[in-house]
Amino acid sequence: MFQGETAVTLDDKGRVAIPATHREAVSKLSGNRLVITYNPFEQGCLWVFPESEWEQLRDEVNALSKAKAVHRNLQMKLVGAAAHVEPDGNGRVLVPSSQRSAAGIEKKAVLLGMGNKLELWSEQAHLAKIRETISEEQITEDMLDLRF
Amino acid sequence: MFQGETAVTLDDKGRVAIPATHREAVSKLSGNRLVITYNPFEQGCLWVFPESEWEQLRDEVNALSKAKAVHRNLQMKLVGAAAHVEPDGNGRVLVPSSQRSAAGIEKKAVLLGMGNKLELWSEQAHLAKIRETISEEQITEDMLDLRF
DNA sequence: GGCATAAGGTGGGTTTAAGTGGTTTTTAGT
DNA sequence: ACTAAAAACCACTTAAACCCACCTTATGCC
Repeated sequence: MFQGETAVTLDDKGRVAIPATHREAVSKLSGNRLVITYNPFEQGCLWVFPESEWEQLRDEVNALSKAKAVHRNLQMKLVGAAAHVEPDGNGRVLVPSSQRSAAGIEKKAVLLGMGNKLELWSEQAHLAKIRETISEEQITEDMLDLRF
Repeated sequence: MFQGETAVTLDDKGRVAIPATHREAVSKLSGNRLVITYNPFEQGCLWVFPESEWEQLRDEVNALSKAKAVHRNLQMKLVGAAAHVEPDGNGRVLVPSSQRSAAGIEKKAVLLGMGNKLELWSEQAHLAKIRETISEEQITEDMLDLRF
């Protein structure tokens, strides 16, 4: 179970260090094998899955009917983009350059623990999201019972 | 099972290197024989099948009743256009010039692993697709249960 | 509170494989 | 037979994987 926000930096080669707080979980869940894909719902954000989690999602996504454009789009962004990576001796993974540029992630980024996966945001995109507060109109039925 | 996104470049002759990540799968599935056709659903994208996969799809498509215009259209784009290619000593295949120009694929392109086939996108068309995020209105019933 | 130590993070350098460019030879089409 | 394009071959450039060393920050102990 991943949680927590960490400011990270990519070096010139596109490597990011997996924060120490997540290392144990990553090695335990998937033997250090990670999969990087696009976040199909957000700009400037990549998803980082432990391989075991990824395989389940991949199979579900592949099973969606290809008759719908939105399904094919999802398959493209998830299965089509899925890059398998493994940390080097220093706990860093290489983020593929095509994904870096498509997501606009350069030097400064933010890594979020989001339950079953990690999210890698470009610093700007992340900041923009955090700055948007939730308005009353957006509040759903399900949110009313939360123990805020 | 193909997955993953790779930025590729076509040279002046129209040759693309099959990325090393896919070479093993290609040689194992079909003895290095590939078939290139149009993607009937998307502009700026070609489909690349291992020959074994292709033969199954071809037979299914050919079996469709020719009474419907959409069937004939599909047969034209898939069976009619199918080009058989084999990588050279450096792992490169020649993309036929007619297909290159029809799909608008010039120098820079992206190769996606999409399960049973590969997709070759023009860089622009691919970027445009990735940049379109999925909005709430597009989400289907089937997508609600995915383990995102 | 200050110093020592260890762990996490960062910056390269080196090696090896992958990708790219170009030349020559063959084949096919006119 | 001649032209043009594709196949085969050869050489070079670039990027990824691996490795090592250093810097910085947090932690514990004196």
